[in-house]
Amino acid sequence: MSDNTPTVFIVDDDHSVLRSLSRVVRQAAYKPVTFSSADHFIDAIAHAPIQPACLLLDLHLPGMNGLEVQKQLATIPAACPIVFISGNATIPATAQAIKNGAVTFLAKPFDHDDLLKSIEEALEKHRAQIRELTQTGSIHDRIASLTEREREVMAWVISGTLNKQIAAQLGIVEKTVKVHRARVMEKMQAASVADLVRLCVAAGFESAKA
Amino acid sequence: MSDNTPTVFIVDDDHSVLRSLSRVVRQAAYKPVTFSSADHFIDAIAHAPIQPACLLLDLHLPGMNGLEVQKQLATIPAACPIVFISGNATIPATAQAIKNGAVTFLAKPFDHDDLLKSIEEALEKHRAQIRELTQTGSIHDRIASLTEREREVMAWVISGTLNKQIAAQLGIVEKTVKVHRARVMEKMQAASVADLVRLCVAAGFESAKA
DNA sequence: GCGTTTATTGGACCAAAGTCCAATGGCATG
DNA sequence: CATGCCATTGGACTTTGGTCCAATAAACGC
Repeated sequence: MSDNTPTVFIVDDDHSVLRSLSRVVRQAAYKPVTFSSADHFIDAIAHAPIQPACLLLDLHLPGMNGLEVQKQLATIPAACPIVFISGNATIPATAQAIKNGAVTFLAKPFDHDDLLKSIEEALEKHRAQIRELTQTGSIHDRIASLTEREREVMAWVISGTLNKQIAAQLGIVEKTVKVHRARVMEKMQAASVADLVRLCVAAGFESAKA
Repeated sequence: MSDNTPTVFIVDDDHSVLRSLSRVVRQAAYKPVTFSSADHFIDAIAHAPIQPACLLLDLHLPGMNGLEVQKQLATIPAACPIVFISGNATIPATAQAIKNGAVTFLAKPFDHDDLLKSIEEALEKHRAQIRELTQTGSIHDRIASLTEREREVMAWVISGTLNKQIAAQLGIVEKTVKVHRARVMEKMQAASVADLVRLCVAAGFESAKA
């Protein structure tokens, strides 16, 4: 199905630009996929498989602005990094784009080397991003496998609260807390409370506190 | 000695710019401190007390470049955030400046409102930065107050190792581990192992593991 | 209705951790 | 040498956590 060749999405309203960028990208052994409008791109990647990729994006687009595309993309967890391209960009727009996480902002005309360097940087960033996602994703999966009650108990456990006190907080008996606690440790694959705390910190799971 | 009025450092080689920026800053109830060269500024802040501040920096300077000043500043832990100002900045320079952590990049001519908004943003960032420093600084202080042996024991404790096993690792008796452990909890001001783990994670203190 | 999941509790028991008490030897600094 | 800090250990005790056994009740889907 999908080989491991990184994909480089290219969005520009100028077809001649699409063609020339595609050629450069293809020569660098990447797989170019072009779109003449931002909407088409958004639609396409919404259902695409997660795979190392990056996006060459023109700041000036008919309809959706480049910065708006960036904002849209930011809502997708596995979204690929953006390399902005523009012929007549303003300083504020550049600053905003970088602030929002763009890898680079290339002003036309630019060197092929700069472009390829930016693409590689973006791809590397995306690879790390994907690793992160699938890694902590498994932690998230474990948390997701907990029942509501178990998550509740876990929140108290990682706050350092005693079983007896947790029981009082939840209005149940200490024995029940122990049962939940044991299930939490099992499902989270934590060998100790210390491990559990680290897992929760990594996953951004907040501890309870009255 | 020092009031709580935020300081706004201004570095520009054009004296008329320094004057006009100073006026604007002073009218906004900040305390402007001007420098006509980057070197003077670096020298000055090297020995300045930590206090909420920010830096209005011209990208084009004789001698040291604005980006170089930024790089220099980055080596100082409590360094203040930078608001870049330039009349004829390039896109790559802007991108680089923001990437390196600059708050904003203002292109001349700019609104006074934009300037003040940027200054306030930078000051708020610096205040948070200072809070962070003095906070985690105290955690480091606590770790520093531990004896070598206590640090060793702590590294094992936060790895979830049992007292008995820690004792075996260190070649001592379980009882001794308990004593060290109690001192660690006391000195670290941790009410529970969970707390201790979080403190160590925040301070970047690595856990032991055979 | 029946099976599954989930939450709840009971009892007994063991291991682990925390907390008092107190003591000894090494080592450095005044 | 005396003082203090540090690491070490012992004993006795309580509390807490973990682990077996087993049971009941509500909710949900097929």
